[in-house]
Amino acid sequence: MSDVARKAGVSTMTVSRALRDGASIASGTREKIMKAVEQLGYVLDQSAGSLSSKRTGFVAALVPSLNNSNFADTARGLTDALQGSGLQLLLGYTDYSIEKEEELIESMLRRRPEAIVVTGGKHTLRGRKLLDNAGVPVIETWDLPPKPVRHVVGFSNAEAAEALVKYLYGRGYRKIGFIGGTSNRDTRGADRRLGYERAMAALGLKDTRIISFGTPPISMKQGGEALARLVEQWPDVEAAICVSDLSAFGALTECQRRKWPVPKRIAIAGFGDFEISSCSHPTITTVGVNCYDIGRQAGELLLRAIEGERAHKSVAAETVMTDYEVIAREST
Amino acid sequence: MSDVARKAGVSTMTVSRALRDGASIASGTREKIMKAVEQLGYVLDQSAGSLSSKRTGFVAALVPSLNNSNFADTARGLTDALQGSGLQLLLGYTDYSIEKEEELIESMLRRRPEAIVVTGGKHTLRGRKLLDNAGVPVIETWDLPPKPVRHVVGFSNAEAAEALVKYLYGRGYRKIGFIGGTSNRDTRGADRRLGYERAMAALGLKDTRIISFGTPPISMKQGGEALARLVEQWPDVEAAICVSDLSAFGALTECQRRKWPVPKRIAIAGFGDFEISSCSHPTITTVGVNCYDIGRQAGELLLRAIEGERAHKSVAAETVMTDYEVIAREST
DNA sequence: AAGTGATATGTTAGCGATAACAAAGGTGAT
DNA sequence: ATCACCTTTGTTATCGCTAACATATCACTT
Repeated sequence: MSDVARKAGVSTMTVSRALRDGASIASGTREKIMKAVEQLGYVLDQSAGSLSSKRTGFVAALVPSLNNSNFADTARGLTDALQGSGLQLLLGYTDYSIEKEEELIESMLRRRPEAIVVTGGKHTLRGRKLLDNAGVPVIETWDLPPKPVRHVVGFSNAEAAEALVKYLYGRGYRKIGFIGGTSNRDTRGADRRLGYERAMAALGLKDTRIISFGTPPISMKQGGEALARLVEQWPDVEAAICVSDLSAFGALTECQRRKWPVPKRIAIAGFGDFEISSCSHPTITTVGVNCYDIGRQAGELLLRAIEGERAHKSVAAETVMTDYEVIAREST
Repeated sequence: MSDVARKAGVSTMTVSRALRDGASIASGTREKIMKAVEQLGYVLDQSAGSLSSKRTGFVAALVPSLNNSNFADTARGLTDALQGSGLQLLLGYTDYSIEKEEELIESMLRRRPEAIVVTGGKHTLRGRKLLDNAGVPVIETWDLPPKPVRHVVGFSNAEAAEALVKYLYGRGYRKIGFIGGTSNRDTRGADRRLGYERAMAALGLKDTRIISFGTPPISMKQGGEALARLVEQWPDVEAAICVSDLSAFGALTECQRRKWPVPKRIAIAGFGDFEISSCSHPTITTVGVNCYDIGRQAGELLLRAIEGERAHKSVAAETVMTDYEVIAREST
């Protein structure tokens, strides 16, 4: 920066002002400086800047997976909300593991984000502690944790799954099965299974039919294999709820391979309203979740919280509930 | 850090040493320090550390889209290669726009990454200049640019598309169409179209049948609509090559809606070997690209380059060609 | 002409860590 | 007992920037 200052014949402070906006600077001086910057190929060193200004200009967001349009939509909502705020989004992916999440929380915190957004409300003990002491706004998303760290933007996965069961019940299905992964690693998936069980009980359907197969998040292929097991174990099953649309699609194609008409032989429903569900043939019944909105709302909440902290106001913990809805399609 | 030092009864330098590895420190002292760190909930400030040590400990990677399993695989390959090196991957997504890429290059460079990985070889003028002067290793991936910035890990999208055309020719198809997006925004998509045209010419098939529809990357739904246009404009078309598997799947379901047997009435091929192509019914012929390997190789190359620069050795520009292969399936 | 206020620029002192060197303490050989 | 050498810890001086305050300049008022 002092090279630029020398070249432009000003002090480094003036260069610093010229390179950020909002500072009062003569337009001639700014031009001189910009020319020098251009010629020298100078790029501001933000780590030094943040050290001095105590503002790093970024927000950390941890999502389970990159390759999932649901979380990608949430990330997009976040990005859009942050647009124009001068904050950048830094993504980390946890691969559905809370241990990996803990690592990421720590490495993000080391870089001093101005806020941190995590997916879900279940963390390792140390991860939870890190979040509690983060000293910046924390937002948990995609869930309604019983004891949130602070802010929440999400919905109840269990309730959403219940709604789906009730919809199937309304369509006359009684022998309803559930297909999901083998562990509780995907906590939202586990909540959906819980919702399935609760709804079945509430409707007086005693016989649950649950297939746990594959490490979450389960793939299309695994969805197909899980369906095969489901009908093998309970040949009378009338409908299958899958933990996500991807596995639902796999289940659907397994039926097609067997030349079983869907929904006549067996109905299939998914979760998440991925594009594939509205595009497949037949189209797949699913639960639409307002993924983009989760990100958007989290972003706006986070801006309010940062603003509040900067003004040394106390910011009340907020919980924003987002919508979901059963989207009835051809597969049921 | 001085709070921790005071609590542990040592100097800040000793704390600094205890929190990084490789430094010689008495085990008793380390324990005392760790206890103090724990009690105070202290987290190292990396921006201060990097300012001092001139090592930021991260690598920037820019990919077009989060929600694309191909790039997600590349990101995974990169992450795996970086495992244990002490470097973290910071992802940015360009949304298939080189203008957005330019912005991201600059904001990444401000944070002083130790290397930068970009997707594709086409950049804005200023983006290119920023990369040329980055002062850290630059790797372009997923492409073989005619004038690379420095290192390259990729394959020729045009050649891969040519191979697919030749495969279809071998299967007896002559009236082969191509479905892609409307602009050259997705440069890899544009290269694939170019390859299609070249192969058609080389095989003496004068009549190309190209449908450009939708903003890249085109979706499943758009793939379906594009197929409708293709068969409307050229009812005699025998096979459709789609710019990606997603649009190929959309095209396939459009056929299913019309009750057209695939490949009997029309053959369909995609690009990228997404999971859906091996799972759909019928399965879809595609070009398998070694996505994970691109990331992995880029990561390894980047570690070599960083190592070289640190030792002040000159590092020769490397080009690593990755594999691709036509995967014949039921849809052709 | 002196005073007032707005605008533009410079000066100084850190931000929180680490590099580089210095010093203290302990070990074993002679 | 002395010396050389290794391990462990401390001291000092930055890293590159910006906050906060100080100063200079100019236009305009009274």
